[in-house]
Amino acid sequence: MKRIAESTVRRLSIYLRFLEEFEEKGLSTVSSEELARRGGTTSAQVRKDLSFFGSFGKRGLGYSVPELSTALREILGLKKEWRVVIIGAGKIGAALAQYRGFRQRGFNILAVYDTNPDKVGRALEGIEIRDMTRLEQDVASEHPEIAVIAIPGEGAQEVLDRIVKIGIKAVLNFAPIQLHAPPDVTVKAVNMAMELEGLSFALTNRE
Amino acid sequence: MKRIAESTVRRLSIYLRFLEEFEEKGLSTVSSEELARRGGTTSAQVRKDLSFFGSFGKRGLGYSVPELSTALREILGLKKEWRVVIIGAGKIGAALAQYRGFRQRGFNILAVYDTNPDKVGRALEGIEIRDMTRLEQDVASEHPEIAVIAIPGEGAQEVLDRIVKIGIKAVLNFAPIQLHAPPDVTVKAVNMAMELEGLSFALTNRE
DNA sequence: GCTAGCTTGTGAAGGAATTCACAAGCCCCC
DNA sequence: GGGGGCTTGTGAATTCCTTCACAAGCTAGC
Repeated sequence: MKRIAESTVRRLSIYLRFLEEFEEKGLSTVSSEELARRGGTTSAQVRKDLSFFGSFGKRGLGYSVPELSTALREILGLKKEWRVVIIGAGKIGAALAQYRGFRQRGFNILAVYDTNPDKVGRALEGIEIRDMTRLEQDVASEHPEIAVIAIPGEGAQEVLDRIVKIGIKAVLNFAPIQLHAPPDVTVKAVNMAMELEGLSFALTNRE
Repeated sequence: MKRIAESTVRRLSIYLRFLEEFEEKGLSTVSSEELARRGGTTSAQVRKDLSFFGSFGKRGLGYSVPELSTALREILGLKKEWRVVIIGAGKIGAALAQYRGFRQRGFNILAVYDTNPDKVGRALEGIEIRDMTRLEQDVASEHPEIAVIAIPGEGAQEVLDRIVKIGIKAVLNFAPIQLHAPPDVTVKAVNMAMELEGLSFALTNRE
């Protein structure tokens, strides 16, 4: 398959969100123009994005809302349930464990891991906090596909190395540092410090 | 000034982080090659990024660590202290209020706003939770430059409209929806659902 | 069944960002 | 003080992404 740009995947995600909204409202069709307006892009961009994966619309009419959202869920791999482990039961880890958006979209949080003995054994919204030393054996038996790193920067690379070693291929990183992983492991970073600095730059460099 | 790509600004942020690390270690110079290796890019990219803003290095030698980090802080607008308000004292808002990275980098959180009367009047790590109705008058007297939206998707556009109306020009959005703002307002989104879907896509579409 | 009016899908054009490649310049050592 | 070895800064080339523009195709109405 042709390489798909990350920006395209992001937009597919956005389109899917609107389609779900439309589904709830019971709308049956939608045009690329309408999706573009909501998503803050152009209709040509919407059509081009979709064209990488096939041809989903009807000329003169637009896209069937249920068909397109099914197709997008398929493309994005949201038909299956993904198993997720969260590393770190601090503020961010806890907020994530409680975030309902995960379950809703098919991301099933198996457990949260931490090294702090005071936290181990407790639960966050019904999700068990386990001792970090158990990570390897648990992964071997439960086979999570995705790990979320929610610990301070210092230990993060080390934890990533462990995660890579036990065969997890997808990582969402909240630690405010740049992580290095082999090319077959996908790492996405969420870094608010960086986003804030982007805002700072924008405020500073207005023409 | 020539328009600077968002990707360039992101990388500058990353370079700055490494420079600060080097400063602590007392290293005096660094090459574009070294910065590139750590930041996961190429040395040509590093030099090109910097070249938009001036010429900071010495041929044959590299960049002076303190000089370059001062220059980057200047470019990113981190010399001044930015005033920030957080909207929403839920899980994410609370985690943000307690996040030390903010203060460290010169982002001063003035207050957290919420509509829930049980929360109003309390404090999060010394930061006051105020009633949402006070937003307009407080902004008029305290002049925050940046707002962080940390509420569920439903009310977010409405809150953004209020924020825009009272003259704030930079917004960091954690609500999982696409917000629309006038072009003179910079909105950055942090959307973990989208990042997770990116991982799902990557896992699903390996060659 | 035919026409008018839309909207898709897609090559081609255009624009942006990244990488290449090398002259220019600096430092150190002899 | 001159040469060797590095490393920067930057036009040119390339690659990647977005926008344009239009033929193809569908629907609805007469």
